Amino acid sequence: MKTIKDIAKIAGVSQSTVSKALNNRPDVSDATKSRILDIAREFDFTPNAFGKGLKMRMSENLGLIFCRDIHPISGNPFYSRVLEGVEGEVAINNFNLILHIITDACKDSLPKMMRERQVDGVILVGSFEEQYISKVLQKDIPVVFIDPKEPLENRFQILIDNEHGAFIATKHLIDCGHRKIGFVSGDLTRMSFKQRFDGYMKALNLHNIPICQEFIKTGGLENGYVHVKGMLSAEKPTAIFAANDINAIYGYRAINELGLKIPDDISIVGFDDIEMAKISTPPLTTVRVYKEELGSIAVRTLLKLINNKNEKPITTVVPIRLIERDSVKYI
Amino acid sequence: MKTIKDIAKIAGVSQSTVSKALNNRPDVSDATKSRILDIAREFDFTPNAFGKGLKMRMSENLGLIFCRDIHPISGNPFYSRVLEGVEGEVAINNFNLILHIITDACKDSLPKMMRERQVDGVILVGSFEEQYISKVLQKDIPVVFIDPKEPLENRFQILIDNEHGAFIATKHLIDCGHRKIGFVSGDLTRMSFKQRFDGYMKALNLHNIPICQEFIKTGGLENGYVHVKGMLSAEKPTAIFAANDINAIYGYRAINELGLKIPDDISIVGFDDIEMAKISTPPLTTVRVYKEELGSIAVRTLLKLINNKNEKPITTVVPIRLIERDSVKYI
DNA sequence: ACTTATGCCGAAAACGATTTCGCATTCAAG
DNA sequence: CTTGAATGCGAAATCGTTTTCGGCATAAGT
Repeated sequence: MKTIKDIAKIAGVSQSTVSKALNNRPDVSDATKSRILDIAREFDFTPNAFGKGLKMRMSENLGLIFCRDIHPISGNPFYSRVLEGVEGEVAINNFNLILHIITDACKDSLPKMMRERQVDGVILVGSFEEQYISKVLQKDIPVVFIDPKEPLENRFQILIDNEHGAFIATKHLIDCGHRKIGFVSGDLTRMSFKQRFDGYMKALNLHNIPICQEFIKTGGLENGYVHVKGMLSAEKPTAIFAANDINAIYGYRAINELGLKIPDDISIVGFDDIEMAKISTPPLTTVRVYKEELGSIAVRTLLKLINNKNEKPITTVVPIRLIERDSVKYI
Repeated sequence: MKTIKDIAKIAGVSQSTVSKALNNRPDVSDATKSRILDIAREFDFTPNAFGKGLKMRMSENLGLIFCRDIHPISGNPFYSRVLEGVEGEVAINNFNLILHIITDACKDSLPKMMRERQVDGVILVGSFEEQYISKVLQKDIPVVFIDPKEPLENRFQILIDNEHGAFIATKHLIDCGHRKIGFVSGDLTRMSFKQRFDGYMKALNLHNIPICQEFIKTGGLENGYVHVKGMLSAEKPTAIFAANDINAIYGYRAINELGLKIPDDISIVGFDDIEMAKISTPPLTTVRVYKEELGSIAVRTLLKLINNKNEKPITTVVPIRLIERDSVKYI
């Protein structure tokens, strides 16, 4: 591997001049600059990242940390799209992406990249424990949150327009003539679920539809199967709004097992628009979340923060959209 | 941030001694060693990665590169599990994982981490073009391949026991009384598909079941829907072996649309055992691939190669297992 | 008592980049 | 013709480690 010194020798200049040429500094003549650049290209020279990092105190690495669910990526197709969004934006900005997944084994120590400060900033996606977050913040490395468990004060965060999404999903069911509409979700302590619940309630209230407690099943994370089974055991709703697609698809299973047909007997709307929603039978009507946007916006926000440490915290809410497929019947 | 010099000053020794203590070198007395370690712990000192990397020419970073499918992670739940396997093993060994996804935009330049040699080795997963692979190999950085497009000569690679898996899947259908068994897969130029096809043929031949060309539909990547529709238009098989779960689940859709029922009218077996297989209705009988193993074995292999550059290339084949669920009927 | 071994430690070089500052040289203006 | 500024370049310091090598004790062997 060639170093800057080698290039200097070949070009017949000092290493300072080479450095200046490569970094497009003003005090190099155009003639020598282009000569140096040619030589650098010819020998496929790229500056050593350690030397540069040591001097510049910049790693050009960004960290991405996923929370401690069982299989945060594979088990949650939502997150994998966010990951792709992050990766794409990171690559465009010529940074490296260091990925870490928190597991039980490592939940009380920070990842290597943070301990050794090998990243210029990190993105945290999902539901972290309070305690872990404060440990991350202690390190004094720029942080951006994506879809956190609870709303954060005074932090950079990217949120989903959950309430409005839930509102239009529920409203869509109402517009299709449904009045008995169930709600299925994971635990409401999670901000995302709570906000989606709020949107559901809002739509019902706006249309003067009475709330029926038997039609509201929440808790756990992916208990859609038992929730829907439970809900359909007594007086049945004609439609269900599931607060995410995974729960909706578990609901499919319950509905099928009860010998009911979607959408003829029961309409169902999901939230997130994961790949599976399109593939399932029937294809699921759902609220699309622009997951890659979540990721790419987070990266852009983080880079801005890195370049100007006293940027004021901003909360970005990314919009959603209803995707109509075949799981809702007009009655 | 404290440096090794600060620690030296506090401990009243030279920086060389601190370095030796931290790295457990012999020529430092136990007394001073433990004193230094105490101080280091107290001030939460971790050596600067750049300084260390510059001197040691070791990054403690491993690269993971995914191929150029549209959504290699989110669109392919198979890969996301491999990713988790890789991440886990990398973390255990106290390395960082740098993730990169090849897109059309960047398909003819190496990722930053390779250009700037910020990784000690890389893992390539999936179907890369010949040309790209040779560019990677040029860099002279240790490489391990997971499930490559074509068999590789003289390389470190982790493979799936495709042929045997396909064999037992097909044999399972035969054992359940099926004789008219279709085969659906993506393009056979892909080693994985070809080997699964071979296993299918082998099982049929072994049981003296004649091959029917109308029952063999291959091509594309995820054309399960059209393949199955096509296959079921004329004389119908009683069972289908799909060379991966995604195609099987697309097949579900086709079968449903034709008003047929699984498994009563048509049995179906998949391959891979992605999350969706369990959730779909009915749950899919499939061949489980130990995806996390693929990843963790790749990491261990790569680390061994890094520590001993003239290790002889090895090919590891990870075993598979038939997971019986509800998509196959005994006739 | 004199040499030889041994154990422990520190000074200094090296890794590869960037940046500051000073020294020439050139050029324009007085 | 002299002076001032502007331009182009290089020597050297710096970032934080690791490692080599030599020195100085103290211990062991004759």
